[in-house]
Amino acid sequence: MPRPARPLAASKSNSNVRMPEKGAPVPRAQAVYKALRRAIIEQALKPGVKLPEDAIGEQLGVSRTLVREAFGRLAVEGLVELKPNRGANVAYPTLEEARDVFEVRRGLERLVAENLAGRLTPAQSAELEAHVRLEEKAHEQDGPESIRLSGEFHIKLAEMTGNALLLRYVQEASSRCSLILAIYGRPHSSECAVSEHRQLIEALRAGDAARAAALMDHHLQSVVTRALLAPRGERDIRDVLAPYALSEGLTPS
Amino acid sequence: MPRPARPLAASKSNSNVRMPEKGAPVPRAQAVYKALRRAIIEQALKPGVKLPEDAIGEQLGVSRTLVREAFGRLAVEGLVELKPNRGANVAYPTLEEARDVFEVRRGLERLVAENLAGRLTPAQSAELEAHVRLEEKAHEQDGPESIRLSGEFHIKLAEMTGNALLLRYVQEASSRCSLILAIYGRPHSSECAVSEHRQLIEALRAGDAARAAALMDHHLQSVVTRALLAPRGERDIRDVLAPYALSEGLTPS
DNA sequence: TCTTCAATAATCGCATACAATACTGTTATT
DNA sequence: AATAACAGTATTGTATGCGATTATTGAAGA
Repeated sequence: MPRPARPLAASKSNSNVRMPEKGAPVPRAQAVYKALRRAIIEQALKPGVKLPEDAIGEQLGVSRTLVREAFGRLAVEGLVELKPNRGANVAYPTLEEARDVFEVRRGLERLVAENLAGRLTPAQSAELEAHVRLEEKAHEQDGPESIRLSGEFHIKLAEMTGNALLLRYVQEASSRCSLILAIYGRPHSSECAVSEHRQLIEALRAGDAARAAALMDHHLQSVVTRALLAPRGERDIRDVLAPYALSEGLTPS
Repeated sequence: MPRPARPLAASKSNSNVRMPEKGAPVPRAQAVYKALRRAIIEQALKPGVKLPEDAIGEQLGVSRTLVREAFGRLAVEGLVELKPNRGANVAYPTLEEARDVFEVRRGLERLVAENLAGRLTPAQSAELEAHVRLEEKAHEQDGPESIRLSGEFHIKLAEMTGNALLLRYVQEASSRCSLILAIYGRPHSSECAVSEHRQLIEALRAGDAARAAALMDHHLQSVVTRALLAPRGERDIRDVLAPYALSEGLTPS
């Protein structure tokens, strides 16, 4: 008995922090949090980069207090690493953590697929197809647009489930994937094959939950193998320098 | 007149913050966060309860700064609701949010089951069975122990996957389930049927991933129907009093 | 008696100030 | 020359203070 897909209550931007009613001033802590979040996801702040409180506060025009608050939240989401008395860095997931993220993401998105199968409204269906057409167009020019659109497709699907928590988790996993691909990804691999998106939509519309889930599973699996690469760099100065030390006959403790 | 401090969180001394081993200076912000988290999960702080920064800081022996920081993080995890200029409350999930949480949890734990199928070491297998025996024993006396143990079984499984993110999400979902059951749950339903746990272990050991996943799915499904109930109480004074008002012929706006 | 509204009290949002800790460059010791 | 000890500086951890916002109370008007 297919319920109709539930519309999601107005986009609360993220999390349970309610936006103030219209006209009310937005808490600046929230603004700082969002700014940093975007900067990290868009890789303006690269993985591993040091995040000094006062420098960032100054740049954003707020005090350290708010920056710290933002750090705390970002740490919960895994975008920032907090080390006691040593400040914050943009997270630098290990290859192992990367695999964990992808595995969880697969599980979550399979849930999305199952949830959506047979419940897409015509409007939603149309929206997805329009999106895929955009992807196709962007794919030809092979810019960074292509990558962004690929990601948005998955977010769109999660939104359509009407399950706010599921959406949050998918977004979170997706954010972390951005970090991961920035570290371990091939330079210009388009993450998603557009044709796979098309097939998926088809299965969803046909109401074939099992097939949709399998397609999603396979799709994300292939993203990993297409995009993931052997590690390019190391996070810790020690690890970076170890080979140099050895080649010069030095002995790191 | 200062509001009387209510029995808030346990004193910091019994919060299992890393103890002064090796002179590790654990930020007290972390301690506050954990204390509040536990207090909420253990329902010392009930859903919907107001969380004034001052009172809590005083009770915990820290300033409002640290309390605010903790609130921010708890809000990301969905345990606290933050309303701009109006402070924080313990989250009070709606019935719809509750369903969302359970759905996501099912998806996550299915992943756990699939991941673990055929991979349990003998030691892990034994540990799980020992745990189930504990559950059985507790079940006879039907205390609150029973509920705690049921939850821990699921956490243990998630731990065994070795996937840190998966563990975190399962824990988070689990925390929120505590809130949900505090609101909508039957008074003394033992959440999990012990026999279902046994079957699950069996399937995992046999390496039957599909069966394990299906069992987990079914298991959690039945938890919902066993434990979930129509709403018992309302969070807002207005809603609590509405029926009284009506019965007295008063007309709340 | 029921509303409207102003005064007051309580609480939050944020910056700043001070204390504690870690980093860096220099000097002393072997 | 290498290591150890130290001091100065930079950065983080936490408390406190002040203006802003919201809740509450009480009184005046209808």
